[in-house]
Amino acid sequence: MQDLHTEQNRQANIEETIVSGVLSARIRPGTRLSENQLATLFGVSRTLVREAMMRLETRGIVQVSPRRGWFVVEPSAEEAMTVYAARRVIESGLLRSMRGLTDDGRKVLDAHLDEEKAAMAAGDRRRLTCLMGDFHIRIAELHGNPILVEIMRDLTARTILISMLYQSEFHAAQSHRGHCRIFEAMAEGDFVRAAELSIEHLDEVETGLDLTARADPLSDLRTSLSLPADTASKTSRRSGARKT
Amino acid sequence: MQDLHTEQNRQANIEETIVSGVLSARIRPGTRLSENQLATLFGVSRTLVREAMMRLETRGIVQVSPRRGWFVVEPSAEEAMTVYAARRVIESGLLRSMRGLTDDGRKVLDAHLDEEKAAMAAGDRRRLTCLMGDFHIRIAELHGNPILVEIMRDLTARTILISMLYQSEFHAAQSHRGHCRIFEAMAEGDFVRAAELSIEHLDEVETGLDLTARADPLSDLRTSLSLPADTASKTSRRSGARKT
DNA sequence: CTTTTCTTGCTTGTATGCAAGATTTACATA
DNA sequence: TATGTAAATCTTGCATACAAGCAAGAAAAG
Repeated sequence: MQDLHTEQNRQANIEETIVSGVLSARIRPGTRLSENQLATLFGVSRTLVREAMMRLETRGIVQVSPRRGWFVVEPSAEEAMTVYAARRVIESGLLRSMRGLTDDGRKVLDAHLDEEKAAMAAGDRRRLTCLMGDFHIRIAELHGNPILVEIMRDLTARTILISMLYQSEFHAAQSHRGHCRIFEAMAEGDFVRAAELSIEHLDEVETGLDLTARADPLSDLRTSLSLPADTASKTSRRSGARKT
Repeated sequence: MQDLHTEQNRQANIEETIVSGVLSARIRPGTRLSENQLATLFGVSRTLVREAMMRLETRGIVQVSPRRGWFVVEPSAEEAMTVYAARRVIESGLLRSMRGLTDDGRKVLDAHLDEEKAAMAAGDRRRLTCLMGDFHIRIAELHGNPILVEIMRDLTARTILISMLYQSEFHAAQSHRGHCRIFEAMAEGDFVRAAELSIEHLDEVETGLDLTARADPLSDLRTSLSLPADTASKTSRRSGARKT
């Protein structure tokens, strides 16, 4: 079955493999994605890998550094804030435009929240990261608009990369409560409130990030040496990330 | 200056040339985009053209029909409704999240509305189509979130293709009034109202489309002959194009 | 005259080859 | 030991070659 899919559309396969790797928090930001390695890994030529990379680049998930290589994006602090702002806009708009919750939808979300709880109990951080993102994709799916689902999936992928970069400690319980509250409002049919809650929730998560520290990985050293902030040190910003 | 840009990044050049061709309503939906023709036109090999096409495909602007060719997308009636729904969600969310309008922003929108008026007076339909889309991109730009600007641009491109397919008569005056109302609300700082107005506006525009007629290009003939609607005639839809 | 089959040209799909920049390694030298 | 430099080895960028599918028209069969 998977062979079929592999045979049918190999470049889409590469693309989705990488995306799901990011969505499941198994691929770290800054990971080098060598065209040759991927080519041999998937049993194709560099051409198909390259095409997949092109697509992923327009989706904001990978980036090419000319003649140096492809890397999973490492969103800057500024980009991180942009992603969260976009999510607030889209998710609140999404919830606000919803008119009702089907029984099926109710079940889906309920099951999802149970999974979150289970992952929390198990202390499975990676799985939690994944689930926390999935919740929002589920909502987009309930809304039923495939364009918005796609957008939300890509934004969620970036969000996960952001959390891997900037999330010092994981306030999973807080996030989970946020999701529960949103769900309750939805279940009551109060989508205006759900929208407001989603904004609050995203604000909380964003505030929980350490957006000043990791924005400049030298800041620790810099502050220890009490040097001024150096705006021209962009070149060294990648040192620690690659060579998987 | 353009030579410089051409030399620097030729594939992005191809990509943006096509997008701006769509945004300015100079490229019709269903237009064939031959890799060879584009390659000679831009003086590059098929490789770069292909990479540009890959990017445009993930942006929802072109589509490949296997072994047949690349085409500018022809959104179905269903896809058209999806695009408008997505726009309602995003634009209303966008406006609702705005906190104020700078003097600069006020000027930009004011100038834009003047342009709309001028184009209406001149009866320049193509320019109007272009401006009507641009208005919404301007708002996203005012919001300042580059991610949302990108999303809005791609959705606007699709919207223009939709209007070329389904807009029998152009209610330009109505759209213009809608834009004016949104602007007034924004100028008054009433972004909640602006958001509501944007939803109304998009609803109006969508309602103005002929989403049933052109969904089946044979319907004219069919109704003239008073034949029943044929659900199995999907194959003959758009003689020259795809097979998805 | 209609239908079928075949052929030819055009399209994309994929792999490969080569050039050129970037990085690292090795090494000579102070 | 530290340092500067050159060579070797990576990387992507882009063009090209060839395979294979689709479509339309010609030729042949009915």
